[in-house]
Amino acid sequence: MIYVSQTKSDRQGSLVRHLEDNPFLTDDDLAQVLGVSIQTVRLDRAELDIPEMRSRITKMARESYQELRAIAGSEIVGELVDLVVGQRGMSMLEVTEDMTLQKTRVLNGQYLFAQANTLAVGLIDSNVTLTGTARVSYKRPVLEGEKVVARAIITAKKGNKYMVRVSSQVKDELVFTGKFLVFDLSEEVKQL
Amino acid sequence: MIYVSQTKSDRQGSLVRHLEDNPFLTDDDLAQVLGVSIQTVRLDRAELDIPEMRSRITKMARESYQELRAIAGSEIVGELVDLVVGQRGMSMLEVTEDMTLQKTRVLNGQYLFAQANTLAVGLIDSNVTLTGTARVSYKRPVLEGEKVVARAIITAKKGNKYMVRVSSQVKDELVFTGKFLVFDLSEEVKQL
DNA sequence: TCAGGTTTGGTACCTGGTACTAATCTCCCA
DNA sequence: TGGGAGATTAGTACCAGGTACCAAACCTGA
Repeated sequence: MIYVSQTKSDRQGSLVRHLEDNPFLTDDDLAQVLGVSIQTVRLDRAELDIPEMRSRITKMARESYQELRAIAGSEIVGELVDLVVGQRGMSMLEVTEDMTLQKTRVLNGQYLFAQANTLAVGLIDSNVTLTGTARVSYKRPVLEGEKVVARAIITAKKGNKYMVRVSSQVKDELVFTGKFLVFDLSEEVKQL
Repeated sequence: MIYVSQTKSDRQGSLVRHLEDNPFLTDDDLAQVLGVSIQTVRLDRAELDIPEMRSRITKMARESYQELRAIAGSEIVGELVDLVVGQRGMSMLEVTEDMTLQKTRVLNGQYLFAQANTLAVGLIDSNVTLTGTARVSYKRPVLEGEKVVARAIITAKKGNKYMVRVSSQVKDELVFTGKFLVFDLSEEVKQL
């Protein structure tokens, strides 16, 4: 045997790595980059319990279909359950696995910030609002499966500046508070 | 004709709505919910320029594959370009369209927060860190295409509490500053 | 040299389609 | 009353990217 070929486990390791940084590879693609036949790739996938490309992609799409809407791509984190524009609002966020830090199952703080920020901005009756400053405080870690209810009220208004207070709870426990200074930029931004 | 059937355009409208809230429907599924044959569904899709399910899903997956990594799903926002654990760090974030508010092309503030927060937490030499409080200030809106460089330094340490200062710039302009109080919870969380 | 794992080739079959042709249904209008 | 046009359905051939299975060929070490 010439040195061209690797051991089976080398190849399977390589296969996993290839799929990790590109889950869109078909068996045919993999067969070419690994220099083996399609059948071998299929056997390897079977041994490693790796599903076919379509399943991998469908799974990703299904997950992202919910989650992307939850934070990236969209501006909204949490589900609005009550909103009186210009006065108060309430939003609910259910903590799913993908929002947590992998090691600890603790909700990544960015989500609490984003939920509160979303709500604060949503309260303002304008189509262009930006956060100026924020003071936030994390009271206790939030765990997977918990439901975070954020409540916001406008506490002050000066010109186009609004002070919004947000407090987030899990059941009756306070987990997060924040003060947001939000600007209504409907006028300024028109000039951009 | 009996009233059971709708007009063609009614049906096509219905098809679009069904796909909007569930892009995973196959032609067969659609045929059943709409009460027509598969061929009709295919004709409708062709007229409406709607691609087949696999394309729709693959597109979603491809998009989310990048974006999910950018903020949700992962804990990391921005690309680390320099990091001395326990001292200072620097991270770069290039603003792409999906991070901006749709109406104004202005970067959603959550990303600046998340980038800074990520960096602040990454600075701590521990595998379980949580943000306690944060005071952030948005200095000017950041636009699509700009590159945000965040720099962080640890300014103080008391027991398991760290004060981290982050300032983010686009070129030489300050766009964001933040003070983060970060906790090292390697001990506490073990008990969960 | 030969048994055993590894690799490859080939076939039948599946889903979710494309692309195309042909038949049928339905309605309206002269 | 019959004809024509659009809408709908049926059916066929073909494709990608697989599953599931079987048989042959290939190494490789004892």
